[in-house]
Amino acid sequence: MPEGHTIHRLAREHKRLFGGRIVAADSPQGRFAEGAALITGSRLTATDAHGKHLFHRYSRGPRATLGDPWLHVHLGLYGEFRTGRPPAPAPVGAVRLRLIGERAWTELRGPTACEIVTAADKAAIHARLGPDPLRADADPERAWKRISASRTEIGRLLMDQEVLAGVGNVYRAEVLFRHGVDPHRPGRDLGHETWLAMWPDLVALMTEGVRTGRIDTVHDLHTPEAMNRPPRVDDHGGEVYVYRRSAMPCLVCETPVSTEVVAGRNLFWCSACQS
DNA sequence: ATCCGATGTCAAT
DNA sequence: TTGACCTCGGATC
Repeated sequence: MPEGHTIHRLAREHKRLFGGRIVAADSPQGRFAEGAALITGSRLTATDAHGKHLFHRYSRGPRATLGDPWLHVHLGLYGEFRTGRPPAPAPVGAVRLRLIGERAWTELRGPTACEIVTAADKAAIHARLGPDPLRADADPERAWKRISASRTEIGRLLMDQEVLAGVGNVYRAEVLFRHGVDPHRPGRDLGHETWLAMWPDLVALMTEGVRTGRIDTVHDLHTPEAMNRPPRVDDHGGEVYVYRRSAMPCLVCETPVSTEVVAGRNLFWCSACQS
């Protein structure tokens, strides 16, 4: 599930369902028992997301204070929240954290990080993350400074959360395809014009992802191959050009889609469309 | 029943 | 660059 859009969607959903209310928390699996005990009986007074990091602020008193603890969650590769309306079912499987409010419950399993941090810890996390296309405070030029100074291939740079926060393996492949960029091109050769087109494209794609909960990058494609093919929806739920389509015909030119591990993940691209 | 991969990251080598 | 870690579900035997 988790690229940046998933996390921002969760921040929004958790605020809507639990915000301003007192919650009960526990850790059926046991690995977050202390944190859950700290949260229980307090009020969710803020949610925040930066890249793939999710935060909840919990306050005890009538108003929030600087000393309030923050819950920090990183879903990693397969962490997941499952959410529903009361009554909460008996937990099944390894539920790290369960939150129960008046209007909703949610269960967290499989996260890479689920911890209580201070406001200073949270600030340190923000400080090491690059600009997030989904945050209003994002400065795309900060990312451009890193990209344009680097000999590293753009397919790696886009996955580096210190360069750009929130892009993962699907958005990486898709945004490079949409801008005709070979993933192996060094950052310094990307071109400012290209970056100035890629950034707003990421903003638009990821904003749509927050709204829909999926990644769709193919919107209006009218090639014969595209018109004739049955609608193809990847397991992740969205419609894409190249992600996980290795050896299948490119939707634009029908060249078989290439694949290679870059930055430890399977990268997909069209060697004809992307140069 | 078992293997393997998955929208991720970190530490160790 | 590799392995470890977190957990589940789908493919394979």
